[in-house]
Amino acid sequence: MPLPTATLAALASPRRREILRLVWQRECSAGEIHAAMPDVTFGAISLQLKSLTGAGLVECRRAKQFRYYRARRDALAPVAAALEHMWNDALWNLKLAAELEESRRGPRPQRRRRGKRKD
Amino acid sequence: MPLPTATLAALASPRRREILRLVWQRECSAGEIHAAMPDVTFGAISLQLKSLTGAGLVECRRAKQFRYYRARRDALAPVAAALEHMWNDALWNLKLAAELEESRRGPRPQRRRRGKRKD
DNA sequence: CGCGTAATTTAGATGAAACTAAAATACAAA
DNA sequence: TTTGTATTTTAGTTTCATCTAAATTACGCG
Repeated sequence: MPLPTATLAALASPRRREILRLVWQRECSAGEIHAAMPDVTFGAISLQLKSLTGAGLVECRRAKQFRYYRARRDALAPVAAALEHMWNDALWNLKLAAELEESRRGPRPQRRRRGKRKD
Repeated sequence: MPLPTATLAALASPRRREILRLVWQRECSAGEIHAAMPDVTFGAISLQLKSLTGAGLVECRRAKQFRYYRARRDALAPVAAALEHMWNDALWNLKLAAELEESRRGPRPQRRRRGKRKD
């Protein structure tokens, strides 16, 4: 499972993480979210909510004239899984490297390209 | 353990992830990395390597006239752990609040205020 | 030293992201 | 229907990231 670009890009913004924090435990209307961030306009919040929704990190429920947003926590699972897979792979490689160093006498298989690359 | 903005931003770029993948298992010189990505110039690769190094995701070793880069795989552990903890950690709010406050006081606090909003 | 290779850095162009103000849309109630 | 509230969307601006091309630094070797 590759790292999902859209999710990472959405998470890379502190502003969007702040919104995600607000709707993490319980749903909030767009107005409530904006009320918690008075330093930007309502329109800016709406655009960020659109971005977060597009990335699949939040979902929206309509009731009356309100729109209630809440985090889709399960959307973080692929990212966490991919990162952990890389991390586990790192541990595996470190152990393998130690084992190889202990008994290094055979030719190394992956070290082909050494000489000229372009002409 | 806040979500590190720099690391997420570095990971959010497919180009940088491709570089990271190349230097994940074994170190590569900057020239080798560029040879694997012929669609951009050497300078662009060097800038991305600088970005990755600044985010702590790769490290550099100098030998002769070469610079060998390799992934700092342990740098992914904090991100994976932070994402993992977001599921059930009720204290995430406090952590993110501290992170945002620091970010607002940091070297790049916020945009220049141009227009005035309604009062 | 001077030359060639490896890589970084600079300056400038381009496009995307994020914001604002204002207009547009959606819906409830009078 | 009209009015008011809630929210989105549009148009324009600013900021930021990324790229190219060229200049520059660093280093090894004759």
